[in-house]
Formats: sequence, structure tokens, C-alpha cells
Amino acid sequence: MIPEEIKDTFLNYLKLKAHRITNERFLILDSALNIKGHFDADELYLKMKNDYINVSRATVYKTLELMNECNILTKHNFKGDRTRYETKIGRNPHYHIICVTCNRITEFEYPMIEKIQNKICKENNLEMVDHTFQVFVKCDHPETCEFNKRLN
Amino acid sequence: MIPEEIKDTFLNYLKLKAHRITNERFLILDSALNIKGHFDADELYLKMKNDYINVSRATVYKTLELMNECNILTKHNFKGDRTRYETKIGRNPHYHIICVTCNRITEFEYPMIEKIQNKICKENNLEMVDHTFQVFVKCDHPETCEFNKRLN
DNA sequence: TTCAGTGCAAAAACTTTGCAGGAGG
DNA sequence: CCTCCTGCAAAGTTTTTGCACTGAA
Repeated sequence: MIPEEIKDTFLNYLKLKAHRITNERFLILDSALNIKGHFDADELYLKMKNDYINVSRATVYKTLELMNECNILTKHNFKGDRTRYETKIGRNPHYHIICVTCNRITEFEYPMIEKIQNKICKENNLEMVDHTFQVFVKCDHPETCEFNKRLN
Repeated sequence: MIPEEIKDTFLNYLKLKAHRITNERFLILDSALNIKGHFDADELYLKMKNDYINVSRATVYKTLELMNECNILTKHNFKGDRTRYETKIGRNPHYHIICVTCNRITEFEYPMIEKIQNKICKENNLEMVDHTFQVFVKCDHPETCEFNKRLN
């Protein structure tokens, strides 16, 4: 159920960097890709444990880092929270709105923002590797927050 | 040398929230505002210690949080690093380019981005509290990186 | 066969908390 | 005078590391 394309991306990256192809790495890839939305290393570790897939926390941390390096995952830190990951492959660039009242995270796409990033990188001869754009907002009534009701 | 306006902002916030006006809080405000660019709690603590201003680490952490709440400082987390702070008052909104090769952080302003944020917030009835936009880039030759030479 | 990867536990790094004493309102 | 704030150390959280063993190449 995991697209072969992503497995190949990971496989090629491991080969390129002369990292070994291990079963654990692909078990972690599989489990990570089966999570919808954001997750952190410990959540993934616990989910795998719950599914009777036993890999160590350390290996989960290390493998997520590898998956970030080869652009399968993107890393976010929302205001001092633990590091959260998100699948990148097969997704349009998107940005996050974090409600400081609800604590809910909502995504939005905005192609103009990509254009701005590309322009700035081109002008300065930089190769863009990743990006994260977070807008922190407040909605006074979480229960009735139209924004969250509509977009989540 | 610290603008009265910022002290007043802090003072008013403390009063509003019925927090006490203590010497430590203003010592920390002073020291934080004297740092150019980004800093973290421990750096500030050590800088103060070096200046023979003795406040505890715990108080520094708590006070930075207060200064963030009242919008004197903004908080950033650059890819899993520790939480870093930056003075907000008297500055235009700006965004960060982080070179994953050099580890250098460069700022840029781009009013169009504010317009986009305001538009999205307005459309969804949200009150914007803060934002952080980070573009991660790569420059192959840190020493000769035109980008960093020019903008730092 | 060799050495990177794994699992485990211990350590490190960063931040928060509990408590006793002190100071602001 | 009553709390809240402070300082200190201890505890909590998240992530990394050291080491012996295992398994990929």
C-alpha cells in the first residue's frame, strides 16, 4: 500500500550514501507513511509497538532523520513543541495555521508563496531544501470556531 | 538605552495580568533587548551571569515566556534546535533563510507575505498572534557564499 | 569477514517544577 | 499580611550516545 516510488526514493538515498538496507528502516518507513498528518518520533515508536512491530526508539529517531534528509518527510517545530514530521512526497507545498486557543493545526496552500520563495532563492543563488511557514492565530471560541469546523 | 515604550509595554502587560513588578523581570528585559539577533534562554542567562547580573535560569525561562506573551519577543524553533527568541518591537515583519550548509540565518522582508497572512486571517475570522516563515537552503561553498557575504 | 546498524540503557540537552525563603502589593 | 516571585536543585521531557551484539554486503 506504500507507493513503490517512495520506497525507491528511500532505497536510492540509502545506496547513494552507502547506508545499509535494513528491515527496520523499511518497517519504519511503512509505519510513518501510514500516519495521516503530523507525528513525532515517540508517537511513531508507540504506534509500531502497538502493531507488534518492535524497533527501538533510537532506531526510529535515526531513521526519521534519514527520511528527512532524502525529502520523504519534512520536519516542523511548532513553538517549542517536540519535533513533528509530515510526509512530503505526493503533496503540494503547504503551510500551517496553528490556533493558540484550540491548539489545532490547519493547512493551507498558496502557490504565490512558492513563487516568492523561488524568486528569493534564484536571486541569491540558493538551492531551496525545505521550508516551513506557520501562522499563529487565536479564535476565542474553540467549539464554534468556524475556521476549524470548516477546514479540519 | 532601552526604549521606554518597550518597558511600558511590559509593565502594562504585567499589571493587566496581575503579575508582580519585580526587579528581576526588568533586568532580564534589559539584557534581552541588548542582544542583537537571536538568542536562547541559556545564552541570555550566561550573558547576564557574565555581566554580574545574577538571576536564576528558571526566572529567565519564565520571564522570556512573559515577554513572548506580550509580544515583545517572538519565538522560533529552527529544525529541532532549542527555542530561540528575537525582539519584535520596532521591527518590520521579516522571515528567515537558514543555510543548512553554513548554519547561518539571514533575514528578509517581504510585505506581500504579510498581505497574504492578513487576507487568510480576515477570510477565516482569525486574529493573528504571530508567525514564522523559514526557508532552508543550501550553498555549496560557505566561504564564498555570495548570499551570506552580502546580507550578513 | 567486516563494519555499520540495532537495541538497550545511560547520558545529554533543554525546560519545568517543588519548596523554602523573600519581597511586592 | 498574604501571595506571588525567586533561586536552587531536583525532576521531567525529548533526543543522542556508548557499547556489545547482529546482520548486510
